[in-house]
Amino acid sequence: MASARQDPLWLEVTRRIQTMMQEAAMVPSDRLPTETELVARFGVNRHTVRRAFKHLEEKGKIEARQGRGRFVRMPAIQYQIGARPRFSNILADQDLEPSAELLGIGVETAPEAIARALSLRTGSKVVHVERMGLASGNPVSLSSHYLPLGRFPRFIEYYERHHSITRTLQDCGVEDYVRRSTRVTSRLPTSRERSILGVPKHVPLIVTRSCNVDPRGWPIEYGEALMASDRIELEITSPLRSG
Amino acid sequence: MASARQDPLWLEVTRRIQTMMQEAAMVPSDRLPTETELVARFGVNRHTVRRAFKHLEEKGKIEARQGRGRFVRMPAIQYQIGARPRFSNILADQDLEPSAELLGIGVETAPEAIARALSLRTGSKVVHVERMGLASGNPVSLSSHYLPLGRFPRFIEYYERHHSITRTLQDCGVEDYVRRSTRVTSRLPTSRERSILGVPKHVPLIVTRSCNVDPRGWPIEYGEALMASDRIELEITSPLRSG
DNA sequence: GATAATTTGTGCGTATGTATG
DNA sequence: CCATACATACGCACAAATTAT
Repeated sequence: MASARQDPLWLEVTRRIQTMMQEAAMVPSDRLPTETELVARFGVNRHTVRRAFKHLEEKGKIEARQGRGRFVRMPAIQYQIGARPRFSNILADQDLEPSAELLGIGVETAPEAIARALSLRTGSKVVHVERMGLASGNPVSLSSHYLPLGRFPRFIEYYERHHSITRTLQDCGVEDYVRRSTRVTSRLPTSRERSILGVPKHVPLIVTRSCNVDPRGWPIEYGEALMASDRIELEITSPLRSG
Repeated sequence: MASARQDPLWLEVTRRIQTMMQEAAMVPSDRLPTETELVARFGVNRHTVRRAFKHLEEKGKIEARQGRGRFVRMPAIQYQIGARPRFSNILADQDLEPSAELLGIGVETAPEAIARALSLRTGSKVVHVERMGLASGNPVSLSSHYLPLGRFPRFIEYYERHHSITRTLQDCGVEDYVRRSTRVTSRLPTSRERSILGVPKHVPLIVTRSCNVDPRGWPIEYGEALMASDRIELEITSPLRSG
């Protein structure tokens, strides 16, 4: 679980700054606290704070302007839509500590749309996992995952051991899986979603629906993720290819 | 009967059904009019209506259930985020008639964020094109495009001839360009955006910001597009590649 | 529970226009 | 010019699923 070696202090400060940005719900162009203020708040040397800021600047998250201060450039989190959907890795790349809280797990009859996405017959049973994704302790996403019970009859049992979909699938014999297609839409949150994600009424959710397939191209997971649009944005980088 | 021999009648009916779905602002799970109703409304044979429906079903837009009716499966339009951002082609693939209305064109000093995205010095001049995108006559997107004036000094002059960014760029010597990165977020519309796009107050806009580069990798256009989330959804298909 | 009305699914028949050789 | 093949368009009848009465 915890790494044997301690993380450097400046990285810890980086995380605390990001957590602060999330908790204050800061949006692009908002002004960040000054160096000296954070020195006092975190009880570290000015160089340590500067190193943390520099790191955030290089990642494109903030922007420094001499004499004026530092300003938010991007939402706290960029969710990279790549071939491999790994919540933990995406957040770890941004020096955020990923975690997930299980909200519910059980077997259901697949709704028609989900049966179709997974190439199942109508009425087939699926495992439904609902989770809350957190970045450094702050809720950022609410996701539902559906997997064919027929193919993974012991999924729930294994999941309780790992608390990770990727590792549970490995136990079920799926070494790798990739995102096949993702559809993105948006809507306002329900009251339940607002209380779980802690978002104001007028902040829309970004909704992604994606289908993941195993190396042979078989659909093994259908997922729907809700993300607060004031804290997270999607990022799609096209692979370069000649036409 | 007046029937354009250009396109078969059933395709014309397909377009009219889609236009109807847009104008009625239909969302997934809404029920469509019956065959017999559309036979009366469009004045065509039942087989012709059925063929149009079948076509929409094969494209995944609607779903038929015997004895119950046909139901909307997806928002009227899927905007495919691929390597080449070509509004016209994306809509034409869905049997929608693309068009664009110019809202404004002129030279501005680039805002800092845009100068950075285009790798320009602060204070550089850019051409700003604002357009409304239409699908079969219905507004679906509102987009702002920024291009470096230094590289395309005669852009405005050429644009007035073509009314197409792709063709104008070709006249400027750019034969091809690809999308490098796209960021997706969401927010509620301003009153101006609502009046242009004709969306209700509570329907969020999907906001995409993308940077397009020429074949040598130079940024040539930065674009921001707003889309009504009840009419359009983004679709991202990952290119298959082995790991 | 039984029946009728509605709606989609399927099959067959007829006629016309267009491209091909 | 003709024969053939194919797509388009319309008309009619009945089967199957669902819903309302």
